[in-house]
Amino acid sequence: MSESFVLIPPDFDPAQTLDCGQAFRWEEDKGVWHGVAMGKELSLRREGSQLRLDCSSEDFEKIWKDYFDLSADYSAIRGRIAAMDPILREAVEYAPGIRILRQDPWEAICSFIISQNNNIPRIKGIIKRFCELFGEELPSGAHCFPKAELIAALSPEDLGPIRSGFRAKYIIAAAQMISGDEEFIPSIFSLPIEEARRRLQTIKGIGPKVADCALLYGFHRTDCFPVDVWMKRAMEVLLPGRDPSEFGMDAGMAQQYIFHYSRMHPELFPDKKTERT
DNA sequence: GTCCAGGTTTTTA
DNA sequence: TAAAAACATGGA
Repeated sequence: MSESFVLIPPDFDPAQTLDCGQAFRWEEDKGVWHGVAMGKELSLRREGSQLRLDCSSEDFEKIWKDYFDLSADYSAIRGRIAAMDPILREAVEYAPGIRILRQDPWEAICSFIISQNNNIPRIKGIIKRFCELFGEELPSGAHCFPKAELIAALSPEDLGPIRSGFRAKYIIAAAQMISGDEEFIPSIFSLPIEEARRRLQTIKGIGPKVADCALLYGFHRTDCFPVDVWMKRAMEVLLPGRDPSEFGMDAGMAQQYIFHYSRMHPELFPDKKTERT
């Protein structure tokens, strides 16, 4: 029933973009990527040099073009980043199909609250249970990300089944802030970056790192450069002496290429405590 | 049993 | 003010 929309994107690889740690609800099955975002469901797959999106042209224009940031010139972005440092060139060439998604702000805030002191497989599991329990069900049986208004009315015990641990109260605090003040999200979009950061951090459970992730993935503030344990190691080993502020408006993009490159090359970080043989 | 995971808050010195 | 410890959970 839904049309199939084909586009030819030289700069969009679903595997690289959807599994590079910026979004947690996309899954691959026999080469087909499937997920729910912005209240809509989508499948996408490679067909030769093309990419097929299973959606109406209307939804493509209204939702997915924006979600996948398809109006931006990633060739130019990659060029600028590659010119900054040889290792950045390598990271960019390693996964040139990465794009920074424009995710729903509440979903990004909530997802990265869940990410704290946690690992990616478990983050995905918690978010999956969260959506199945509290998200609106679509005709296919898939679930939307839960509405903030609904979550704001819950207690931490209500979130027990999603096994989010001590993060439950933070999820609810964020939901209450967002649903209780309709100017909160718009203000984050419009405030200068330092103030936006501070405002996000007034929510209990959001510190500097979660705030930067929310700003980058949920508000497309590409001058944000979230630093987690991976990025800390990566900066020390791959870019010693460099400061993220040197990367300017491309910092967030650079961060994503470095993060993915580092995660795919753990052997570069022998000090890593998890390297147990 | 111990350590760690895309950190933050609370407690302690 | 700065450094530990605590926080839930589950896989290695």
